[in-house]
Amino acid sequence: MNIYDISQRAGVSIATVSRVLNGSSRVSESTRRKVEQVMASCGYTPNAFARGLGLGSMKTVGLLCADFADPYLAQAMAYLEAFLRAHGYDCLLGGCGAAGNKQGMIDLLLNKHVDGLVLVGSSLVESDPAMNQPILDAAKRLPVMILGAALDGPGIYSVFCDDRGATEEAVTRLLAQGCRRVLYLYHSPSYSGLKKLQGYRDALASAHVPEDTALIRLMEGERANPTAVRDELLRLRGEGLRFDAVMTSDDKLAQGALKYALKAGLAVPGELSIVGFNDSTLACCCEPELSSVDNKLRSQCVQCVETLAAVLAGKDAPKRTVFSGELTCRGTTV
Amino acid sequence: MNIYDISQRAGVSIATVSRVLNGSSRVSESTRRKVEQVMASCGYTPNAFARGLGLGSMKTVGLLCADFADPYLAQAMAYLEAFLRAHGYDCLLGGCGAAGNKQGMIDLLLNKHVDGLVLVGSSLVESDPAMNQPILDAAKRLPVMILGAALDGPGIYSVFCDDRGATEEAVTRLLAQGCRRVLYLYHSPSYSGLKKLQGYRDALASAHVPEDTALIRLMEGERANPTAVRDELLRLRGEGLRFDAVMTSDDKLAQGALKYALKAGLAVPGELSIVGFNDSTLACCCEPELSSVDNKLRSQCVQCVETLAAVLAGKDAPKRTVFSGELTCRGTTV
DNA sequence: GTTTTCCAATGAAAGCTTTCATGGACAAGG
DNA sequence: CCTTGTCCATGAAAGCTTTCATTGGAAAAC
Repeated sequence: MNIYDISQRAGVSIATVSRVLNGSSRVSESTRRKVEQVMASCGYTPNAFARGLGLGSMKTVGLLCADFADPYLAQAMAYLEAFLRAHGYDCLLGGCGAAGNKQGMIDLLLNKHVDGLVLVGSSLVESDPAMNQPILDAAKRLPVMILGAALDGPGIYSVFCDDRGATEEAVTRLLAQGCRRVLYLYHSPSYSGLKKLQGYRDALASAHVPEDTALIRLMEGERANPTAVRDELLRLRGEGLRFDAVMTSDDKLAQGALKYALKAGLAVPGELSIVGFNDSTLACCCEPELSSVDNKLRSQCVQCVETLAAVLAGKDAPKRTVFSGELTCRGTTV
Repeated sequence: MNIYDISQRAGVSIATVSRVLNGSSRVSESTRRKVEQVMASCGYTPNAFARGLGLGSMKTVGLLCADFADPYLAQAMAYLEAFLRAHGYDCLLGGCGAAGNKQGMIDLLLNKHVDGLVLVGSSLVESDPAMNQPILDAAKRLPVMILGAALDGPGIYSVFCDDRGATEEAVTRLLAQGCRRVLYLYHSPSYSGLKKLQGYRDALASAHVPEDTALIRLMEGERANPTAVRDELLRLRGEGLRFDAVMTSDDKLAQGALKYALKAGLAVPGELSIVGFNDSTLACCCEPELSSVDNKLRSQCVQCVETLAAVLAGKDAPKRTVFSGELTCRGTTV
């Protein structure tokens, strides 16, 4: 059952059927109705491959996610999928193994002839510029959106949160409420990971609180899991490290800090204040609920899809869109 | 740069180039090498659409997920994507709005001519058989895998956990350790939701503990969120309902129960035992960590992909594969 | 009544690969 | 030296849609 069959049964040419299919204008109302009727009665669906061949596009966008199992990134994927679908695009999944084979994933998506690429998760953008070459190469062939980090180059569009500013604001808040020794936990030395760290430092500097490098801890990979974080903090405490607040780059780390407090019998926020980042669904899973920096994920996703759709439609679009994070205070800060 | 260009430069016919591309046998080693060399030097990539048109397949599988934002299902998606890729298949995303427009999603995927469909999440299979018609229709055209629930029909293959048995085992355990009033919280009256409920009842019956319908609570949609669960339990307690254990159909509900215990100042597991389901990453986010039923998600996903690959290769495959759940005891049970 | 204009419909080519049926060359066997 | 068989390579068709350039016809203008 192809377009020839339909054209025959409807008594028109295949070109006319095609125009009905594509909603093109030059078709009389009566012809259109007749063709549509025949298509419906035959249960005809146009062949997607032939269509792709003719149009050079199957209206599909490739999604690369740093880590699917991360609830925050999964939420981002859900938003993106929904918004892209609303714009008529389907989503092809690129792998999760960001570090391992980013190049391979991008190649795969390129070979599938997707119309555009969305990179989800700041850790897909390395702080070392040379490592980002695969992205730059991909952007030569199709538009690339970066969600959650910034990268400049032709064909690359970034949508992200002012991580530095948001972290500075949150830490300033902790200092203002009397905390003096703020432990900083971060899970990735990526582009945005370093931005956040900068925000932490800026806040200390503004408040004239001396920086103690012992209070800055990178908890990467497995070590970012709540239980691992809890145990690490218990260990640090055993070694005599003192701190009255914990600022984190991710809610998972904050959960670990909360586990530590519960285990150690510390009152939260009385003896220990904790601030998470991303304001993901995790934040409300704890008791007390996490204060966390809301980085406007939904708005970022909306903007990301809008920008991509604009670019694909040949319109102008902003190369960078920045959102401001905002601290949502719940039960782990005063 | 198409197959003609390559054939010319390599001094062979396009058919030969195609056979090199597809790893077909009838090509002499020297010719193969020459063609590959030319392809590499030209940076040639075959057109995916034309290929799909010729082969009638683009080696793509459609993934439909009940709820992307659920960490457990997101983990399943991550596994599936990785395993499918290892088998040479790409993944096309179907929407998350399971209840709303399952039919639409399936249609969309069918129109994209995917090779198979994987339905992720038990709530995609309704307990009312009539509601599953869209799935049965889809299965007439391509193989459909159901992950996490069972559905019978031509072209449908199910991989799932014995939810009833696992729940029965967990509740029996709670009863054995002395609990007498076990609150049962479930989040979906779907196929597997009801199976689990049956397991709860069977355990009570076996132990000759009378059933109290006030102890069986459906917490659907928004009401399944941890905070909502906590508040609901506080309310029930205020109304005088007593219970010494909480069995749940999902870790999120168990987290809510734990929040309730922490808020109400109840000792866990001393005064209240709690058991989650799925043994997702959430289980270890709490303090104490959740005891939870491990339903072997990874194995399920492996099997799911194996079965689908077998079916697509024209081989025989089991219509149903059942895994046994297993209670992982952590900090919320004795 | 004739010419112009415009719109709807058409034919044919383009887009790129896969694969079947066919052809040719070469080696081995008679 | 001829025949047979094998193996590799080739030409051409099939797969289905989109779209450009063109034609046909009807309505409007003169």
